[in-house]
Amino acid sequence: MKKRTTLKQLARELDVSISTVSKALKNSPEISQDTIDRVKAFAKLLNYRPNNIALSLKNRKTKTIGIIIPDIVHHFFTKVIKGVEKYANSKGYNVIVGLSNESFSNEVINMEMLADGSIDGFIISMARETMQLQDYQHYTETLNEEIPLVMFDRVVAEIPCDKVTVDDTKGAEIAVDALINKGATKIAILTTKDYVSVGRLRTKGYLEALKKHEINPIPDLILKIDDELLYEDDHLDVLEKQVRELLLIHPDVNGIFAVNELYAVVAMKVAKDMGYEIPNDLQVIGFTDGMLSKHATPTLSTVSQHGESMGAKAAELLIQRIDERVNDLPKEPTKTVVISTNLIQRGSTK
Amino acid sequence: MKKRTTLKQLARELDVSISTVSKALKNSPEISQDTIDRVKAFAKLLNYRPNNIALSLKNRKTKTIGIIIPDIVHHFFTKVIKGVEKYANSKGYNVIVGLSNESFSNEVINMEMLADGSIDGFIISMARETMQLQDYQHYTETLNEEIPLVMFDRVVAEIPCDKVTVDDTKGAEIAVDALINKGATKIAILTTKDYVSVGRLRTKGYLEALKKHEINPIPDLILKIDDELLYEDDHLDVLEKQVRELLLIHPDVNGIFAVNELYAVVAMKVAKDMGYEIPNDLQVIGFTDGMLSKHATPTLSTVSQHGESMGAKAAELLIQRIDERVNDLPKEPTKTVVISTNLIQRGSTK
DNA sequence: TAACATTACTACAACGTTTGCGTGTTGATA
DNA sequence: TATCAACACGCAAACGTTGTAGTAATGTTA
Repeated sequence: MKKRTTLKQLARELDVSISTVSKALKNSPEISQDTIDRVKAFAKLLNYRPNNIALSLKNRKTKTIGIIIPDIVHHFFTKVIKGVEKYANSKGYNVIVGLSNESFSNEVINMEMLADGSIDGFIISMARETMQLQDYQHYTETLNEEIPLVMFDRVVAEIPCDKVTVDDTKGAEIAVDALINKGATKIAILTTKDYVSVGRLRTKGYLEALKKHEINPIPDLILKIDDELLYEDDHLDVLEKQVRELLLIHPDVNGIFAVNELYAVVAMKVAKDMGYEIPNDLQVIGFTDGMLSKHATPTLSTVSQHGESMGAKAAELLIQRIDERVNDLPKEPTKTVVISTNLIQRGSTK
Repeated sequence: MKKRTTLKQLARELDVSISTVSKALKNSPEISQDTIDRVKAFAKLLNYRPNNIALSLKNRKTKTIGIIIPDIVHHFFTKVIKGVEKYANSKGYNVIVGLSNESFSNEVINMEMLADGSIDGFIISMARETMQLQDYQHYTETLNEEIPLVMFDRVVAEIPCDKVTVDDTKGAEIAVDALINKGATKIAILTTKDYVSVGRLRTKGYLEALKKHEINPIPDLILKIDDELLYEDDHLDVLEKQVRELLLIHPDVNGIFAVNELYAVVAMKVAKDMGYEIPNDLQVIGFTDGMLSKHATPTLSTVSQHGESMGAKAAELLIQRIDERVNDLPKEPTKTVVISTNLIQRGSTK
């Protein structure tokens, strides 16, 4: 195996010491201009580039951050990664991606794999299974080892670290509020089981909006979908069936709020099949502004989550923590940044 | 900054040498069972974990592979990453992601950033700008430094490395063939400018299918779209306008083949607006099987690209090369693996 | 001309591992 | 009792850097 050019090689060939080469390349005043020029010229010739691993070892920092997400085939997470990458790169950091695939054990394995010194800190959104199990030991261990950690989107209060979320409750409330203001009187919600924090919070927002307008919630209209493997192939049939049943029993539903765009799109499809005209008979609003929303027919009004901003913010918080740790600064208390959502009005509402 | 447990610490506290600790943890027969037990117990107590960076330095391999893609907010690339991750993880590798954002300079910077010893090899799909500029110097440099490199999807012949592609020509041919067999007689293609290899090749397949059925290609029906920033927000207006014009001039078009799903979905939207009924008046087939295809109305028939398989294959090839390099095995000639496509029939065709 | 400052370097340790080889202590053998 | 394995462990080098401290060879000063 051919080895890359090292200081040692340069030193040998130039007949000076390794330190001289190192210093020359850094324009140290200790070294004569003459030698500096020689060294630099020769280094360029062999196109020397410092070995980052050696630097990482020496400096005890890798300039790399790890992001662990439940699923990468998912517009929102993808946006977040983009935001993280952008900010991180601008600060000279690389990003290493781990996929938990919504599985607890994968999450643990991934974290352990990276916590071996490969990264300076984590950005994580919790796997669904972990939320169900409520086993956060790997998080607390990471924190114990003083590896900085920032959670986003799917966060839990039990873990004392920086967090970036959207105001799920508020976002949902605004959406439902909009539906009501646009004339919807009987509004259903398509949400997830309660252990998924975002589902729970958005449901809360839905209820609050109803309350504000003095509408009594109807249990039938609250569909809590078990979204196991939802994004995997076609487990959507269940969802379709449930929406169809809902509309059969309550044909006068004229508004639907869905906690993600997939649910919303599926609901629109079912409704259209059943003869509803959107947005005239039925108005729909989703959550998360992805590809589907933009290109559905009709285009879907949706609560934008600003994934890229979330990613950038998470990276910013993390890098702050890393600096804090490396420079032994006093520890700031952990903070939670709430990214505000906004409603994007499109064809599925009046 | 609190430092992690190291062999040195264990050694000091146990009053043995560092080597003894290291060997004990590895169950070396050189060490007495007694000592092994003591060391292991104590190591667990302090939850010692070997420092991966030190190992990387020593072994001159990082067990990390870098993947550089033009855009992560893109279903296909996302699938590829997933495939890479899966395979890589199963072999004990981590994956570090770089985003070129379709820009030449970003691609160069990202490659240089990672080629500093941070990774053992690259998996890359070329940025659009790089294809335009046809400047592949950073690739050849990487290859010169003997850093293994596997390209996928957007590949160019000039770079001598392993490649993974789909048979774009064949896939397109099959799609157009299917359209014809289903009764389409006047088929338009929505493709990209020729410098994008996949666009060029798919156009070729389109022409071949026409030829096979002795249909004369009509230049008007070949729409080469300049897809600069297409996936960024709404540069789709241009596309919409062009499709509309096409259908106005040639209202008897009854088949459309699009080289990606976005083009296909937009085309369907325009056609529906203009009163076409899909698939009765007009049949549509796209390329790449993503979210949009599955949830469009009607659902979109499409040529599946098997992104995950491509990713896995690319990772496999790369890791083979890495092994080859590390173990100084004789160099196999570079190979190009072609992943076969298949047509997924859905609602947009009869 | 002895003392000292300056210049231009080199040596060495350290970051955390692994591993081949050397070595002191046992107990057994001749 | 001298010889020699076997055992259990320590030493040191190496991976590629950086930075501190040390050191020759000059030139300057009193």
